[in-house]
Amino acid sequence: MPPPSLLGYALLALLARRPATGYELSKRMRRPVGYFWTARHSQVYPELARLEAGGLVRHEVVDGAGPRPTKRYAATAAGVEALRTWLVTDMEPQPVRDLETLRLWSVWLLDAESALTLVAECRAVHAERLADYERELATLVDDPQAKDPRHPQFASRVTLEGGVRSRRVFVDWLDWMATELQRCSAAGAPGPP
Amino acid sequence: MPPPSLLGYALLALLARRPATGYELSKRMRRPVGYFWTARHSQVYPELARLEAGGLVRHEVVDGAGPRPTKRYAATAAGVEALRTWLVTDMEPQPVRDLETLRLWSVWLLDAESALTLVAECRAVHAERLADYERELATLVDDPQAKDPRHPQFASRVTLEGGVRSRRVFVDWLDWMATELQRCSAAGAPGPP
DNA sequence: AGGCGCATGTAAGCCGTTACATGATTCC
DNA sequence: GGAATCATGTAACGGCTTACATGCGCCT
Repeated sequence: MPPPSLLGYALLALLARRPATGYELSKRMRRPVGYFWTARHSQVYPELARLEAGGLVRHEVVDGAGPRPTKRYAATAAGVEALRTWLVTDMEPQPVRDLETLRLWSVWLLDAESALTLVAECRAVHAERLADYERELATLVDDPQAKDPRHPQFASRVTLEGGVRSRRVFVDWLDWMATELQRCSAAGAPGPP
Repeated sequence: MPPPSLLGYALLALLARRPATGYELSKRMRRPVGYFWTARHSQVYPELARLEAGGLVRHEVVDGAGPRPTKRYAATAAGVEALRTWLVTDMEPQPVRDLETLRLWSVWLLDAESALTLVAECRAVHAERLADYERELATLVDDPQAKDPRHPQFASRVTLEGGVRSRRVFVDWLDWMATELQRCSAAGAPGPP
């Protein structure tokens, strides 16, 4: 029996907090887990079956709405333990894939106007996410459970705080880039002839 | 002929700056492009063939060291234009995959000591990257070309600046998390009985 | 003599996305 | 009546990683 995939650990992380159906897990993989990890339902259902085969989750049939029986999954003690073990094993840094930066790395190919448009578009993407995170974080700051390091809400709060901080920096950075583009354009060549 | 994949645009971005062999492109996909996009050589060679079939790059044989002929690739005018067009088409936000945050989201499962170890490990990863970026950025700040928005070095400088800023925030965030863990532990339950 | 860097490619397999498929209930 | 939500699954395909394969020149 091979160890769970990264997706498997993501699902265990959700189920360690509370039991859920595959459908609910798929929804939470969009939000709030989607803030740092994503998966579609077509990935979730087979992975749940694999986790169950490994004894890390277990299901009971609860029969709700739908053509097939509805299954409510829960993490087993072995599942929570596997997750705990994974948390403390050291891992090498993951490859980064940042499409916005990839585009901005070629900003030198664009005229002043298009460049500013590209920067503004990237800013809008990050600003929207920032607003999401801030709204979500606001629901947690008053929660006394979010102050207990052994309560899931604590982890939710601190990871959200990280999301807010990093998105804020991206927005600031893109604002800085816009002024830098204008400052350097003014100093150098006066645009296309 | 389908439009290039994201990898195709990454390679075009490299070749728009200067011609290179597949091997050199693979190296640059580790560093400095690897700061925001990655690819192995086994992905690079077939993609170059596809780009060439689409008329976006072209190669000449230069014969260096190796069992097969060495090919030096360059972007064609059509290739640069395809890249330019892609830069200004709007795209939906990409899914995020952040393994460190995924792990930290389950930090509530750990005892105080293991939690601090996990946070410290994540901090070390980001701190190492930050040092890389800062070293690279230092080589650019004195370059007068990096002040010209139409010069590739300008784009290198501003994207690196973004990398430095975001990594710095991650390190600060993880330091904050460590103090938060200790502050909240002290206020609440006094650890395992 | 062995290992590393240069240099290019192919093959197997995993992971993830998109699309297909089914069917109940609730809201407009 | 039609769309959206609930709910679960399969199939085809593409992207990416890992491993296999080859072979020269340089350094120790």
